[in-house]
Amino acid sequence: MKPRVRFAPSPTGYLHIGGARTALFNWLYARHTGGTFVLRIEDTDAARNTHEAVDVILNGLRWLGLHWDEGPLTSDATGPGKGDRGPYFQSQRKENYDRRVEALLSHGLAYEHQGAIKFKMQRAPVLIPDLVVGDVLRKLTDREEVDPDFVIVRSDGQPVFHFVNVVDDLEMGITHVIRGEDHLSNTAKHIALFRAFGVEPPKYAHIPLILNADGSKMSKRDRGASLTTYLDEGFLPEAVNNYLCLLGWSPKDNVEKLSLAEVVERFDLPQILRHNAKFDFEKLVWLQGEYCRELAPDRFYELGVHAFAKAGVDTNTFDTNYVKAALDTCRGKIKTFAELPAYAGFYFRDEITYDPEAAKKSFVPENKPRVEKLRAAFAKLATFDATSIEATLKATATELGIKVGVLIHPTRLAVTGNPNGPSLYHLLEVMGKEKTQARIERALQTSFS
RNA sequence: GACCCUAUCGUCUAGCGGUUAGGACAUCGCCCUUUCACGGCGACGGCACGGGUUCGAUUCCCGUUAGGGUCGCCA
Repeated sequence: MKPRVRFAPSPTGYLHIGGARTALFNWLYARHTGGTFVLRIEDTDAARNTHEAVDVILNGLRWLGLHWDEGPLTSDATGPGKGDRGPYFQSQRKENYDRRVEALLSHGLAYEHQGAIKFKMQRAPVLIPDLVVGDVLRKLTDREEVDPDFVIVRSDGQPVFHFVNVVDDLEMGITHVIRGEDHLSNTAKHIALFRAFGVEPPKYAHIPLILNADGSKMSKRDRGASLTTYLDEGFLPEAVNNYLCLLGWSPKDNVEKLSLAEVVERFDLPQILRHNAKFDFEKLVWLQGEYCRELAPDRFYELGVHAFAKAGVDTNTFDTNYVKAALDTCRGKIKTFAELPAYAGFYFRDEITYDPEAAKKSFVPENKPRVEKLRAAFAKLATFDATSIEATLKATATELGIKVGVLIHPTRLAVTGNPNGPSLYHLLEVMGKEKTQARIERALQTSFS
């Protein structure tokens, strides 16, 4: 029988990066085994259950490319879904829960208590066989020694998480529960519930948690906790996926960068690590840079335009070929698209401000005649392309008996305002002779001291 | 308070009784270079502690410490 796994988030308004990894590991296992990946929305908390909150989950998974075989197609709980084990929203499954509660009640396995319904939990320790952690013998805590029974239906009629989670896993035919280790202790309750329904529980695989760099629990407001952050900061889903795979799982052969397809081939449950991992933003940025550098020109262009738009720069007012050429000089230079507006904003803005420190170094009196000479040499150029610009600049430096850098730094600063950036020869070609000369002229007039 | 999980460079990890403890990110040098980035070379840096078991422990067992998780009419 092919495995059936599920990702069962509750719509809280954001998708936690740890949740994203849980989804990823479930997806990887399904793809590795040829099984089925189910998405189920645990929206029993009506107060938080909004379309927007569900869309955050749906869009997050879609962005990562973790497509589900069964589950909702839209954020509408009563809307369409795919798969024949639905509904895939818990808010639509009340009859199932009612029926299961009745069954427990009629068998004397649950009882009413102060308006709520409690499950008769076994008093003996529960053995939890876990594919990642191994066999865990869960004993009762001191509180549970007093009363091991737990509420499965609140006095307002709402069934609680432990109960609905088990009922759904049972009825949806889930064979492997892959989830965060924060659920390990409670698995005893789930196993007891499955047995009460007369079935064997699924296999469990509790994966380690992702912690902050300082080792504390990663919660909503912590940097990088929300998947949306990566979308907003111009990360690539392939980089995020790759990095997430490396947290708690290892390809074991000193390979760091690998595609999801490669991971699908190698991934399996027993090799998942047992200890928590701290989130290393720097390493993610490194991977991001690796993927960013390899980006095809048209995708780089598309994402670049988007990044500028987000920064309030409308590149549509410029000629498409100009924008494409401009962005092309940035390929291989930046790591995240969030850097782009600062890195290459000079292409799309007339007023440029000079980096003060660089200006102090480059816009000095002895450089003025040198830059003037360069501008005069540029003036004679019939073709203003990278090759002739380079040749002219080098020839001028030779005539002046100086290193090329002495001309390059003030010129770059005059044209871009920045001490660093894309290849100078190429960016000047993109800017064009007219703008280049105007900017050099302006710097000469106003800024050399 | 009780119960559960975990412990290799700062971080992610390889290791599964005998290794000069390997790789990657980060950091620091040098090289390349029009800046930055890339790339190349090198350096720094680790088996939490204490007992066992064993001819021999990073590796197996116990304890301590530390970190994380759970014990809800939250999910």
